[in-house]
Amino acid sequence: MPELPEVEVTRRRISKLLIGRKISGVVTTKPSYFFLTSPRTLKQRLLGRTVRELERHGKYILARLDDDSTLLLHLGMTGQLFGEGARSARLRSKAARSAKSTDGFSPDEHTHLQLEFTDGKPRVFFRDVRKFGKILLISAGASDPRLDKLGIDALLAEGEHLFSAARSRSIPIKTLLLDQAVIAGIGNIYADEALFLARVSPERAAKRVDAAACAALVAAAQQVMRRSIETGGSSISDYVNPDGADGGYQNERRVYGREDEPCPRCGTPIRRTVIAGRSSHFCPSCQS
DNA sequence: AGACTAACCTGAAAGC
DNA sequence: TGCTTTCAGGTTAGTC
Repeated sequence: MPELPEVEVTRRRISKLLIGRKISGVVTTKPSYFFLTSPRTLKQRLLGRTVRELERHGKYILARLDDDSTLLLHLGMTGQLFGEGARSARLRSKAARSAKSTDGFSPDEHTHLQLEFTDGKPRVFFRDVRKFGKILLISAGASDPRLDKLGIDALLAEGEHLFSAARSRSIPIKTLLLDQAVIAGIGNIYADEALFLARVSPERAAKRVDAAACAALVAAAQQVMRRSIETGGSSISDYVNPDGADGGYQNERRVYGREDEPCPRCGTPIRRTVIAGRSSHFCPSCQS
């Protein structure tokens, strides 16, 4: 469920557990569409490698390796990247929970990647129940269309990036906010929150959003995402920080998931509708 | 080109 | 209680 803030929090926390350590073992689940690079190839090419740097573009994490290849990770909807020793009820495997175990996490059938290191623990785990996440190893000098088509990272964006894409487009402005080729990193929660703060209806046609409103939207998105990073990311259903602590931003949501609750600004009940196949929440009174 | 829909998966929660 | 339906923070391939 990670959007940009959750991915950034993950990147920061996992950096310390990854950078500079030499990989001595790779354990995976069986091949599936989760693995854009096959488990067999991953094992071959990750063994002996060291992560030099961890970067992020939009919702992708990019691990730069010492042979100039890049391990691309996407958390999808339920992906969790964390180090051995993380403690969280949500992280515990079914087996551990049913045994009323108070121990930390142990790898289960959803733990698709386990990295072991020459210096011993902690191992690093990539777990993803729904398998919407992705792992891809990009060779040195190679490119990947997934990355190539990404727009500017949401934290670096300016109103103009949105406005130039919005011109003459009749699609709802929310659809454009979610388009990773325009601005990368905004997901369903923060799109709704940004639209609320900027007082723009998610249903308004993009071409009816002027330059000032586009600037307000981008600024609002950055405001809520920065705040979310500070508080450790949202954790509405099962997002878990790599160190096991749950994020706190879900308590600051103004409209997302608050259908029928009073608008924090004017008291009108928040309405829920579906835009581009995603549930959308907004105040019908103060957003237009 | 633009814009919907369906699909990829699993599990929690709500509905009956 | 237990079975069925709905919903979920994402992305992409296919179709009109």
